Amino acid sequence: MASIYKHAPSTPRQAARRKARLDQVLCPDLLKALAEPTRARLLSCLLKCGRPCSVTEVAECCSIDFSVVARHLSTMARAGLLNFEKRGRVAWYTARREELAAHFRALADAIDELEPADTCCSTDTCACPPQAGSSR
Amino acid sequence: MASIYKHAPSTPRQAARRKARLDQVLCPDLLKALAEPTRARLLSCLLKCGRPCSVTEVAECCSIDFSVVARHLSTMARAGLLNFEKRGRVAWYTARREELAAHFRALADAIDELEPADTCCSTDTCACPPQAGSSR
DNA sequence: CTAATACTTGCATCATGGCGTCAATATACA
DNA sequence: TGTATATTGACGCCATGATGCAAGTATTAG
Repeated sequence: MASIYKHAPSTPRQAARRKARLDQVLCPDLLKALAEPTRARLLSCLLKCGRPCSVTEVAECCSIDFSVVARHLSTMARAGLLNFEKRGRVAWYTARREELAAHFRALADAIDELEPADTCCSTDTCACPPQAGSSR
Repeated sequence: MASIYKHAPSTPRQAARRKARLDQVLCPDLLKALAEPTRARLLSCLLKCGRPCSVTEVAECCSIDFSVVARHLSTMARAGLLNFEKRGRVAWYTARREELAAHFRALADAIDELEPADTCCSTDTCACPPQAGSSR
């Protein structure tokens, strides 16, 4: 059941740093932008395309109103998921492929590098009571 | 600007498989469970603790109503983010640390392994028009 | 059995946000 | 200049879901 941790048990200071790193990458704002099914579909489309796409092009992926697509793309660009460039009357959106991959990899790393139970909650903002003895 | 892709350009069949893999891990259900700020805080708390926590313990992390915490934990357990075990009158929740890390790593991989623009949209469900010539 | 504990569930309220319609704006083209 | 194209913005409707209160259920302790 026990897993292989990338880091051996270490000082409270290091443990606190790892826990802080988790909160840094577990930001709900970015996740919220991804959590909406329509947005996820649009992002998937843009990721697969790999090139800049206009709002019109992306709207053809889905059977929803054009203005809805425009709003979603704008939302995702503001959340940092997409790059945006306006040339003439056309708005070009591109999935920030590498940044997205890096972010999720960082999230996976932050989760992976957490230590097992016995250092629980003694060194950070978590208000959980410290682990009790054999009574559990 | 061009990045180093982990996979050289390959057959349409392989490209389609990579795109399908993306949609598999980009599931909004799991992300939605994470996208709510309160839930993210609760999960962060559980991840840092690393051990099974009761609803009461987790509720002490936040200043919100106990029943709200209980519902959020139940939601996340249903979404596969937490393990759940009821012993006596106490419900124990544990963050599925390794599974979460694996999922985000798979997501990062799926994004990373996508190919550049020139294979766009010709082999899967995406309705984007195929990439035009130099007119863009 | 009774009471306390730990949690779950029903209910009402309220905020957020997705959606579509339509008007407004900005740019390109003839 | 007039018209078509591409996008943005304002507005209202509506569904979802987060929250808190309170009642209900299940388990343990005395």
